[in-house]
Amino acid sequence: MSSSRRGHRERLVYETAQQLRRAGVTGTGLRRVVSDAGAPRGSLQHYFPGGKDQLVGEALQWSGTWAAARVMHHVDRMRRPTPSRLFAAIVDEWAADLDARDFSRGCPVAASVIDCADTNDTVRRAADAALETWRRPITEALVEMGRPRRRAERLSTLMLCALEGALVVARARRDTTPLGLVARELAPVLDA
Amino acid sequence: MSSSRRGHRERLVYETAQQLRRAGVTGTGLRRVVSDAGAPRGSLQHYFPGGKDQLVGEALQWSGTWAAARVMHHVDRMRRPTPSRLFAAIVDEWAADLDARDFSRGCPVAASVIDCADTNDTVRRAADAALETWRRPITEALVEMGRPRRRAERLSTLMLCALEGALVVARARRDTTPLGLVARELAPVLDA
DNA sequence: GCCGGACTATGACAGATGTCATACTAGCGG
DNA sequence: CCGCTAGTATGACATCTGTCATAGTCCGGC
Repeated sequence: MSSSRRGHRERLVYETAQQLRRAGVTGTGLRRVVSDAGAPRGSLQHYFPGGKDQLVGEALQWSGTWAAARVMHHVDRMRRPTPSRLFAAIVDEWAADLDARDFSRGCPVAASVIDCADTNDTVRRAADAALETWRRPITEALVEMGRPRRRAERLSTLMLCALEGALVVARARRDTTPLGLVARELAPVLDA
Repeated sequence: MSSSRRGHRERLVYETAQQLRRAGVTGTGLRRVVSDAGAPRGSLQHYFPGGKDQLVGEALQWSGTWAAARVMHHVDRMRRPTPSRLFAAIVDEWAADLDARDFSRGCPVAASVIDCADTNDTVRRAADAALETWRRPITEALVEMGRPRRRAERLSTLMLCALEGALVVARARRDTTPLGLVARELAPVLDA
């Protein structure tokens, strides 16, 4: 039936994204993805004839649009939006996720870049695209807040850099304070 | 002879660190490490009875002390040291490395954290330790420049977060500008 | 009723992984 | 010369990987 069809396909994409967050690309086994997704193994071959690359690519794309949606959600929720508040909202959500999942999951995009930047250009491109998908709504929000477009581009990049790095350091330490730290320290730069 | 002994052992550690930078922990195969290091396969078993975990652990430790040495080198070279100049020096060196190696290699510590934070606590701890080894000389330099210790701790963490994140973004884009960007944008915060 | 397409099931494949057991070589001290 | 130890060599092990071939099931349309 078409409901389980869509169910299985997107379950696989979602579960792949989660595995990427846990163990990176190389550490993500398709058999485990299938079993954790509760999907039949045959669905892999059926929905993703492009193999693992296609699956990982779609997982990254999904992650990018999901992150973008979260950004827009935060923007909508803020009564008096400022760049630093937007950044704080994004960072806080990640910190809560790290806490809730005991630092087991990071950013799927970062994981893919680190694993594949030199070994798999298809995946690298997908990660790059996901990053841009994520960054765009941030840039737009900053423009909305009165920053010149050129400046907004720089600031959104700065935010993502600081966030990605803080995620790595936080997971290494098993301590979310680096996330709060970058949010706090970047505030004056973002709001200047 | 004892020269080749030391030679083989540290060659293996070094080569492992390089592979970590390329492909992460899971993507680093011991057979390839051995062959790229030009070392006999039997040496693995001989020098690293603890297996892959030990090898990766020592590679991370080596990377940490190497990075720390680079920091101290930069500090020594600066006539009128400021936090932002130190950060710029560190960042520039990474940017040059990315360029020279065509974005093929990132930070071994970040790679290990992302691959193993949830799957291998031994490696995660080694990565955490390496990060601290790296951060310490930065903190000390900042103290030397007149920052209160508490503040220096925060700033050194901020630097590493921004750097690690910029490395990921730069490798995704195959473009080093994010590195220069974080250096430039963080300057006022660092020097305040 | 039955044909055709979408989906699933399962097993096999070649290759790579980390680890271990075993045997070998060299060199040094007795 | 013998024995000991550090280092090397090599092959085998079980396990896991992604991929593919094949056959099966289900269901709507003719």
